[in-house]
Amino acid sequence: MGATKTEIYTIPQNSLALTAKVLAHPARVAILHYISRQEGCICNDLVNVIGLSQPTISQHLNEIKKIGLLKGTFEGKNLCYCINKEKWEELQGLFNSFFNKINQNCC
Amino acid sequence: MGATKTEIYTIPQNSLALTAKVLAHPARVAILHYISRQEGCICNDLVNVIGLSQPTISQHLNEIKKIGLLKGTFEGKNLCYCINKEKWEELQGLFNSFFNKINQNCC
DNA sequence: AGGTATTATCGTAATATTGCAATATTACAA
DNA sequence: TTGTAATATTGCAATATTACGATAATACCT
Repeated sequence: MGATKTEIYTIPQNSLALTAKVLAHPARVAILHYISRQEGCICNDLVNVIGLSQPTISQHLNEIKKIGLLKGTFEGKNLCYCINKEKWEELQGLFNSFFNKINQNCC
Repeated sequence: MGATKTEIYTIPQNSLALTAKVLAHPARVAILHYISRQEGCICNDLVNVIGLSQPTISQHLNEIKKIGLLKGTFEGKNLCYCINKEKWEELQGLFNSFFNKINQNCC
């Protein structure tokens, strides 16, 4: 009991859910929102921008990275992140195609 | 410790996260997927379609209802659900506008 | 090599989510 | 009103998530 029964769903259903899970925390929304508005990569100011501790930010970044939404690169001594635009657009498409299939012949 | 610090984020950030949270479980994706493909309202076949117990389905439906994504109406003795199309489109817009603001001048 | 700044990992406590059995509620039919 | 079918609620166990202090690792600089 207690654990999600992933085996009873289709691959696309699980995959949309996993993606949504990343957006299901306001810290990760805030992080993505912030990064996506920057002109270039962002380096180490996230902890100041969001109001969470450094380990917590690191954990959230890791969740976002796991689904391939970030490109990271070393620049000097700092790890710098920016959005992986291809993945970003792929996810947008995923959500869009989910929202697009709807019938409305009732109520 | 352990609880999301909602107070440090903006209203739109929290609201996108709350919406994403509903889509962050494959059962709810499957339920929405199924309902949205039906010709009319669906009545009481969800438990057979998805492989979960009746109380669990009921709980998931409740999560979906909470964000206004379902319209429910009594028809005979059965409670019937269908998608609230206005809300559905509103959420699609929410995700789209989130995905649309992105700069990409690096990497 | 030693110092500093930045990010990652570990360990752990608090909280949230998931799932179901048991039970209650609701609406209708006979 | 009694029975039946469908949905909701309660209570609880299992698991997952969130957050942070402490600590480790990494890369640079002097």
